[in-house]
Amino acid sequence: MKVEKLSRREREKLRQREEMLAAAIELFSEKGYHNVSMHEIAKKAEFAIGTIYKFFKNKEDLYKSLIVEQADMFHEALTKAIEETDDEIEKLRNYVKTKSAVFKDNISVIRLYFAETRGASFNIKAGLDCEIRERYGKFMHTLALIFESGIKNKRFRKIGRPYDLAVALDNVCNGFLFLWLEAPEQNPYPKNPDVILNIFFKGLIGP
Amino acid sequence: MKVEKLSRREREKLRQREEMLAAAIELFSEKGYHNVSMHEIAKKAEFAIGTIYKFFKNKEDLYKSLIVEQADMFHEALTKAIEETDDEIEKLRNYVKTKSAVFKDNISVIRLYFAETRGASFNIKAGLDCEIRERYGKFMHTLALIFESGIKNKRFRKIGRPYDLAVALDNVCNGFLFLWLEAPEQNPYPKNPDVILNIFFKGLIGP
Amino acid sequence: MKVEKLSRREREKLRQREEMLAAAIELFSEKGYHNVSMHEIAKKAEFAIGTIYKFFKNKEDLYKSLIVEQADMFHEALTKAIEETDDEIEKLRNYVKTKSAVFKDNISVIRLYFAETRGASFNIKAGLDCEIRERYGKFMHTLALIFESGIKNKRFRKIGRPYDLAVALDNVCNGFLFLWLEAPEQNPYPKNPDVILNIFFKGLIGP
Amino acid sequence: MKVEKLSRREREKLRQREEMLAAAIELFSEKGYHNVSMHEIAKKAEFAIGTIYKFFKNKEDLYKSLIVEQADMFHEALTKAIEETDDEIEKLRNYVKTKSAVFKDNISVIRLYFAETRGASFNIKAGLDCEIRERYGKFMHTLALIFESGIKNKRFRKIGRPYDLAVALDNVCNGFLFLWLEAPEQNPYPKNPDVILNIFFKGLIGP
DNA sequence: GATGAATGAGTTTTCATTCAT
DNA sequence: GATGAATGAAAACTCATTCAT
Repeated sequence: MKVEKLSRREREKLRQREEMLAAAIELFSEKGYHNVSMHEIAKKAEFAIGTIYKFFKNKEDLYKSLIVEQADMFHEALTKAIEETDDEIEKLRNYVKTKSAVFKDNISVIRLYFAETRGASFNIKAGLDCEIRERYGKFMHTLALIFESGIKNKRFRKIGRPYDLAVALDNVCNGFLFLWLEAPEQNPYPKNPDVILNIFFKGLIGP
Repeated sequence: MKVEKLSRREREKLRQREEMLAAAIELFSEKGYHNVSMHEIAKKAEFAIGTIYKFFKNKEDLYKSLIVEQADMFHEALTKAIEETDDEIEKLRNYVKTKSAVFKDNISVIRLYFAETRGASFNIKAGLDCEIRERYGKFMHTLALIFESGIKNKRFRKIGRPYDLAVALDNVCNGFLFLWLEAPEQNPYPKNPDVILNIFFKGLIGP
Repeated sequence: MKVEKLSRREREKLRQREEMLAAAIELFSEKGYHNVSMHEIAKKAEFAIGTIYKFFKNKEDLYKSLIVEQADMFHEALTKAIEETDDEIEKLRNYVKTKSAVFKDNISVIRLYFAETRGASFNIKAGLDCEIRERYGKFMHTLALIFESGIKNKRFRKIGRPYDLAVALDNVCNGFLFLWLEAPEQNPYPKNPDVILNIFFKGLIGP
Repeated sequence: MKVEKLSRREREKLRQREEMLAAAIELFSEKGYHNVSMHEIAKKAEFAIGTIYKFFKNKEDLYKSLIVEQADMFHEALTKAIEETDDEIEKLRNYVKTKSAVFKDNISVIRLYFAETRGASFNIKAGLDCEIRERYGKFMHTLALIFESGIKNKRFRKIGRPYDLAVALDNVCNGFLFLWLEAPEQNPYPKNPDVILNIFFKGLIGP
């Protein structure tokens, strides 16, 4: 990213935009896209309704911006985590750690994100589902590269296609994280990423 | 289930109810809860709008009934599959096989189901999310029992808490099935359940 | 027009439609298309807003229906008046008489009609201006036929193209009628059509 | 009009005002009063929205100024044309000629003008309709004076009240001009004013 | 018991106008 | 004196739900 000097005006604009999105995230994740009115968002963000429409073309655009920007943020954080080391196992550890942290800190957006990826999209018209799934696919590919290189290095046994392994790991992570999310008291937050990784690393059956 | 003798009247009623739900499933999964009107459902099901309201208290109730009944149907099918044999490995194989079949045949409801379990629920007010997650939890427990007994039998190594293993398996399954769902041409439908199970059975690393 | 037997239902529907249009005419002609809200119309017509939308697709549609139906009504009345006799001069007398009567009884719609024919159309998008001008053109043709036949019969001198004469007569009529409309006390309602026709019949200059 | 020496400041102001009105005319006549926003006008005129409001109290005021000034311009041109000669017939010829030219060069404003005179006014609240009709009435009086003097001179036969004749002539003119305006290819632009005047001058029937 | 016409609360969105900079 | 960001009132339209027939 280019480091750009923003004018005071522009910085102010950006801050306002953030505030609007923050209010929207909270409301959408709490009540779902269709149960939140633009007036509600405006009120929560403490702006006039017209001001919201200066920043976002319409409700769909606001929602789409929100999801896409957040998804990019997540993937960026995860990509960075992976790149921090060259060791494949350590990469996976970092990935699980960072993913856990992101989930923990962004529970509300995560729900929206899953509604779009897995559930029936709120904004089919906006083509949001396609866009978000495409980004997901791209990230899965970078994750798959770790398995590929690990297999080449003989650090991993080849128990499946690298892309499949990436998908499997990602889903197991999600599963555990949701478990913790929904019942934090019964399912302790997985501080040690190996709790999750072990299921992959050691085979269930022998030796 | 008790086998009850239903009068012709009652059987007729039940059939009508099914027709309504069938129309609703198609519409909801295609357009999402909030983009389908009760009139649309009534028209598709070929009933008067008032008749729909004789069967369901309101739109939320209709949706909730739909989701819950379908979820029960799925869990029933899976439970039956598990009970078909005593061998733990075979049980897991049956589970994966049946789950794949259910996904394949019910893509549309599955999407709605995931929107409710994972995403931001369409019907938070109705408490649908709670109810459906509870049922999911119950089923995870019966799945966990397989791992528990397998570990006791020494057929499985104890690489995690049984419940965690159940969750992990379920999520890996979902991951693969969505993969296939979204890009059937690139990701062949996993006919052999071992493609999925191997990731569990053989550990990634050694021996 | 076919004489059709309408069911009680259908008659009731038609009556409601009339009531809605009547309320709309009054409001539109008093305040102009854009200064009347659908709620206002609904209230004046004593229907719920939703009911209005059952009868008319949208505001434009309501307005268009209104104008077109009224224009047809006018032209029908005028055509009938013309056809009542074979004598060309008498035909023109009937025309002027009927036109006066129609103006007198429908001042409000007439205003709307002229806004669409002459002024900047309220509903350009709806293509209303085109449609209404086309109908006007058609009627001018039937009016022109009177002059044509009169000229052939040697009852009229050929002082211009028949179509031009029709347009001229129509406009002189409008001029006089508006005069009366706007200041009834100064400009007596032209009971005798010859007041208007004389301007045509006797040339200004000579013989 | 008093000839006043305007300061550079004042002249500059006047020029800006003209630019704003010019932009507004184009937009209003193309889309109609209610389909043009103040922002649009500001943009087209290349001024800030606030600057527009320094010149005009509000949208209505801008529109009213526009229409009234244009109407004055028209009437001034016509009055001047009438005054160019003393001969009554020549006066009428000049009137028709000038009116044709004005129509041809100002089609867009003419439409707005007619919407206000004849149709349902865009700005009833502003009392625009009254004001404009009053000016129209005044001009009709000066036109009537020609007929009056012509009748006194025995150049014209008295086939009606002078005011009525003025109205009739004006309306026949309008009729022909609109004819040409709407279908220029079928109705040639009346270069020779006598095409229009003959309808008045020679009586239809007789002599 | 079934029907579907009627209802009106609630939603998105626009745009004239103001006023701090 | 000019600017244009911010405002919020008001409009068109939808749709879950009711209830008289």
